[in-house]
Formats: sequence, C-alpha cells, structure tokens
Amino acid sequence: MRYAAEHKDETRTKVLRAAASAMRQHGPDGVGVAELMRSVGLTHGGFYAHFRNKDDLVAQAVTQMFTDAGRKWDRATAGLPREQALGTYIDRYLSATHRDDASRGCPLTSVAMDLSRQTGDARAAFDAGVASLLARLSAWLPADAPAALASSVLTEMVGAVALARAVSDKTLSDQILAAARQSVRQRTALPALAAGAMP
Amino acid sequence: MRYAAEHKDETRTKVLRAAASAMRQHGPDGVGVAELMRSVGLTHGGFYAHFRNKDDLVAQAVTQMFTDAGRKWDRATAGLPREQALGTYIDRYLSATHRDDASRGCPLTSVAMDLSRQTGDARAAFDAGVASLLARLSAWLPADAPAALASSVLTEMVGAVALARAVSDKTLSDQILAAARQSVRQRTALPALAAGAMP
DNA sequence: TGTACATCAGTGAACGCGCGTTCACTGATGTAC
DNA sequence: TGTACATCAGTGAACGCGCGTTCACTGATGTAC
Repeated sequence: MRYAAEHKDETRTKVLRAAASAMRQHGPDGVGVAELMRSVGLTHGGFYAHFRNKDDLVAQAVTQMFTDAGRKWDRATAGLPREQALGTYIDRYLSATHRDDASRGCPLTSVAMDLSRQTGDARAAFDAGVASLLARLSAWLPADAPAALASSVLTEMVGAVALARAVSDKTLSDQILAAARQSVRQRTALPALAAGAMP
Repeated sequence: MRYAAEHKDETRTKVLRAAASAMRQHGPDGVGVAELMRSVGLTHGGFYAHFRNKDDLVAQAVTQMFTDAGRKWDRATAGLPREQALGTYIDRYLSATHRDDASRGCPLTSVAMDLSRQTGDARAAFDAGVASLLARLSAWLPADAPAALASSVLTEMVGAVALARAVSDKTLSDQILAAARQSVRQRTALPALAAGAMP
C-alpha cells in the first residue's frame, strides 16, 4: 500500500500531536508506543518508520507541545492591545479549564517535573520552550517592568496550576488559582477582577 | 530468624524513608519494589510483610515526605524570630542546593505533577501536606498580610524550583531562582538580599 | 533446667503482564521499458 | 497503451526485560510444659 508523497508527513504529525497531548496528561512514561499508534489507527510496528526510538518521540513531542500551545495563545490574543492580551493570557492560564484539561494546556505545568528526570534532546527542546514563553510574556509586560518580572510571574502561574492540579480538595484548589490570579494581575499592573469572577 | 519486638517497625521505617527519598528523585513510577528493598539490604518478597501493595507504599511515603520535610524546616528555623525564620525558609527553599537535591527537598516541587495522576490515599496525604505547609508559612507572614499571600508565595516558590530543575541551561535556571527570591522577599516585606548573593 | 513447639520477618523461585524493539512480510502505487 | 518491477508505509508475530505480586519455605527466638 504505497501512499502519496505527503502521506508520511501527515501520519507523522498525527502521531506527534497525539503523543504531545497524551504526554501532558500521563507523562512521557505513561504513554506506550502500542497504544499511541492504536489511537491514530495504526499498529505499533509502524512507529519505527517515523521515529528512531521512544526517546526521539519524547523529544519531538516536547517541541510539538510548545508549538501547539504557542499557536493556541496566539489565536486567543490576536489583535488585542497589550494590556488585554496580557489579561487574557493570565486569566486563561489560571482558569479552572486549564487546570482540568492538562492535555491541551501549557507544557510547563504538565511535564516540567517529568522533564527534570529526562536527559538529552527532550531537555533541550524544553529549554527552548521556556525561553519562548518568557519572551512572549515579556513583550506583554509594562515597558517599565524589571527584567525579572516575566520569570517571577511565569513561575507563579506554573506553580499555581501544578499545585491546583495535585490538590484533590476542590475548594483549596480553587483558592490556589484565585490567589495567583489576584497576585499576578496586581504585579503586572492590571486592574483587579471583580470578586469571585472565575474566567 | 525471629526478631525483637521493635525490629519490624524499624525495618518498616527504613523502607519508608528510602521510598520517600527515591520517589522525590525518580517519581513513584520510577521506584521499583525490588530495588527499594535491595537498597535497605532486604529482598523483594519481604515487602509484603509491611505494605498491602505498591499503592499503599506510595500513599504512606507521601506522608513520610511531608513529615521529614517539616522536621527539617523546624530544625532550620527553631528559636528564630518570625522574620528570620521566614527569611531562612525562603532563601533555603529557593537555593541551588534545594534545586540540586530533590531527594531531600520539598515534596511539592518533586511529586506534585506525579500526584495529579495518582488516585486515592496518596492524594489525600498530599492535601494534608499542602495544608500544613500553608499553615506554617502563614504563621511567619506579617500580621497584616492578606490571607491569600501564603498561597501565592508558596505557589511562586514551588513553580520556581520546579522550573529551575526542568531547565538544563544553568544560567537560565539560576536566573529563575534569583527572580523568585527577589520577588518573594519583597512580597513578604523582607529586606532585599545583596545583589548576586546566593544562599 | 531441658525439650518440643509456635511464631513470623525475611527468602528466593516463579507467575503473568505490558513494555520497547525487531523483522520478515504485504500490497497499492509510481516508474521504466 | 500494456506489462514487469521497485518502493516503502504499515502489519503482526516474536523477542528479552523488568515490573508487581504470590507462595512454599527457612530458622532464630519466645513460650509452654
């Protein structure tokens, strides 16, 4: 069954997308080659026509996550003035929706701890992702903000979503997100949200 | 080979300590029963005289992590006035030492993302740990601090250490810690550290 | 004091299972003549 | 235009391996008589 020239690339992208999604939910170790291939309608043997081995997949999936996430944020903030783009970014990042669906969310909150146990290409891909996220955020901050603010704010958002996901008590989890939302908005000179408003 | 009455408890504690340490480094899934038992000089079969199964071990190890970590912080801040205790806590939490040795560090930064994929007793144990950490931190904050500050500050510290560990570029990693240290000290009304001082 | 027995933490072989990886094979299509 | 052949994405059986778990067994010690 020979396929058209673009067919291989299409399959490869489908596998990569599925992997990027599943790994954010279950971690790199929680995603098996066989089930991954099954999820895109193929069998496990075909995997090695696209990737050297599983480590290769993980590294490329990390890059894919950041690409997907970046595009998603671009779409959400396209055309908005600086302050509104920043507000949208913060509110969505610290939303219950983001907490409750890791598979489509920011890679930092879902695979950072897994990555610190990984080696090689996957970590390099992660570094690049962090740098691009910091750049994106910096561009949205007030012009007179200190250079360290982007890092500090990103750090608080990442920690908040990670903790909110790990905690099983819903009330405590919501409080963690709300506290971070309030703090980050204030620290980036955005107007406070109405009390109890949950984006 | 029958043993003295306390012997079983001693063995159990040794296994639990080893598990709590290894799990912070490698995650619950990265710790095997056989190697864990070998690390305390026993064989894998004996494991089931102490724990119902691996899930049981994970749940109890999570509790053990928080107990160990709590005791360690108590020792480091015993007898210090409020402001100094808080400063010590912050500076040590956001230190290169803490970043570089997950096995003895705060459970939040090392297993939060693993726990969000776990179920049952382990998560309940985690909730209890988060609550106790928040209480500890709250008691050290200025009396007029808003209730949400403890959560916001803990969140930033957790995110900073998690990111600093995941990033492989040493310079970026150090910057993340330094930015968080500066921000958290300022937000808790502590004097700024001398530039470049790395505790 | 001496002997027979019960206890039970720890041993180590064995199990079923899912993992990542290999490899001989398939068969629809593009290319050469 | 028609036929023979090369290509190669994808198939599916098989592999070695480490995992969590089970279980018949061991043997030093405490207890009963």
